Amino acid sequence: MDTLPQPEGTRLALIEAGLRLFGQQGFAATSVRQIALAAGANIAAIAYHFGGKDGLRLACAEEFGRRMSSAMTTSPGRPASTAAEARAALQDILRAMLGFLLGDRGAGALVPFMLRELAENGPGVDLVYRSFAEPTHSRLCTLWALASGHDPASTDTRLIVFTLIGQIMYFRIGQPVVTRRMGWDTYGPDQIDQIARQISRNLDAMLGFDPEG
Amino acid sequence: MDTLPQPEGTRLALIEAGLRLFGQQGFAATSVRQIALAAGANIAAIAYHFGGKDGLRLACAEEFGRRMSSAMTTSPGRPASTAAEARAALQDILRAMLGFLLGDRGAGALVPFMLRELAENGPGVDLVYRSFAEPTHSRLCTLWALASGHDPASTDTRLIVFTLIGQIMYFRIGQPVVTRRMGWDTYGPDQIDQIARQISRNLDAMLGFDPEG
DNA sequence: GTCTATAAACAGATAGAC
DNA sequence: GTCTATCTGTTTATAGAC
Repeated sequence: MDTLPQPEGTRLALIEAGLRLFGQQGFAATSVRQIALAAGANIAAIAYHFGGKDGLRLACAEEFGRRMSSAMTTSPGRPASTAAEARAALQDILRAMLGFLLGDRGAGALVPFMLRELAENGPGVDLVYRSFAEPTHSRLCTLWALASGHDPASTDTRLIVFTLIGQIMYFRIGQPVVTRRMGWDTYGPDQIDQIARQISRNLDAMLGFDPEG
Repeated sequence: MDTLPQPEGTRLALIEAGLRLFGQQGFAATSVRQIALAAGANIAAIAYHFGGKDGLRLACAEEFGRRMSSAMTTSPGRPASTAAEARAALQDILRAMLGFLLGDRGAGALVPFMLRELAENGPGVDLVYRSFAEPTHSRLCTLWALASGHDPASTDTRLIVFTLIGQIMYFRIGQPVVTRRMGWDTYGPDQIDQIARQISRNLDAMLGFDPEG
């Protein structure tokens, strides 16, 4: 069976520009003219390749899903079979999520696009869920259950994992508030490290783990 | 000295409609025609009263700040002078924040408007910060310091408080993801209670407090 | 203060040449 | 597949009557 064709040439350039501009400005605030200009393509190319602005948005969401799925499967993640290993794996994943969401490189246009789709409840939410939110949450549930001794499928476990994820996500979504209140210009490596250490301490506390012991 | 005049009549109706529609659809996706129609006013009234669409947006942000400041000063908040009282006050405030962000009544159009301004990094961010984010964070820092015995002005305290706030905010921002993963239709009283209890347990764990002891 | 009418710019979509 | 030119509708803003 064939795999979905990878976008290339003009088509890819338009998707690239769409991911970036939709993410930066939002869907409604971005015109197809602006996208075509940024992509070095003609305005009519959008209708030709995607049927219109809505089609381009969907193609961007599909490209997001493709890249995210690939990033998820190639991410390291040491295997965990004991509670201590699961705790270490949790720390790793939460740290990686923080770097992915707050770091200036790597994520590129993907994170802003994802957050816009989520905030606007756009047609890309479904792909964001399936390619990123669900796999991440599911994986964290398994590890949390192993680390804490609880049921991975229970309501409590799923809620706890969302509180873990929320701690991280907020530093991205509330960025203008956080940086202003902390007196930071932006999130540099030092700031990300400080945040990561705090989230790590919170996880230990929630697991009833005493790092001093 | 005079206080700022309270909007009334057409002016207030336009602000009310703006708060609601900007919050629901975003700034760029909302036309002044739509707002005038929803307010039962004439299209030209927006230019007359606010100078244009941007002016209306700012007036909405000012109204947001006014209502939020008033809600903040009238909110209960038992006085705390011991660590145990501070812990109880923290639980109260976090619970109230959750109800404010997730509940269908009370907040009304304010929460969606605030989140849109934040997501779009609009001109209202400054007022959101001064009227809501800063006072809330500041108050929580004081209580956390009292409950934990740490310095209220330290970097760690401020970061910890943001992790508390983030746990709550995410359940609103990530609502489509959370409800889907939890198998919930929406956030009802039962769901909010479950979330509140989990956040309460997390706070206890972070404070090193054992509810069984 | 509120209205109608309209201006001027812009949006997305498309026809048709190449 | 890519281009120019244009169509059609909508946007915000404004002029001017009342």
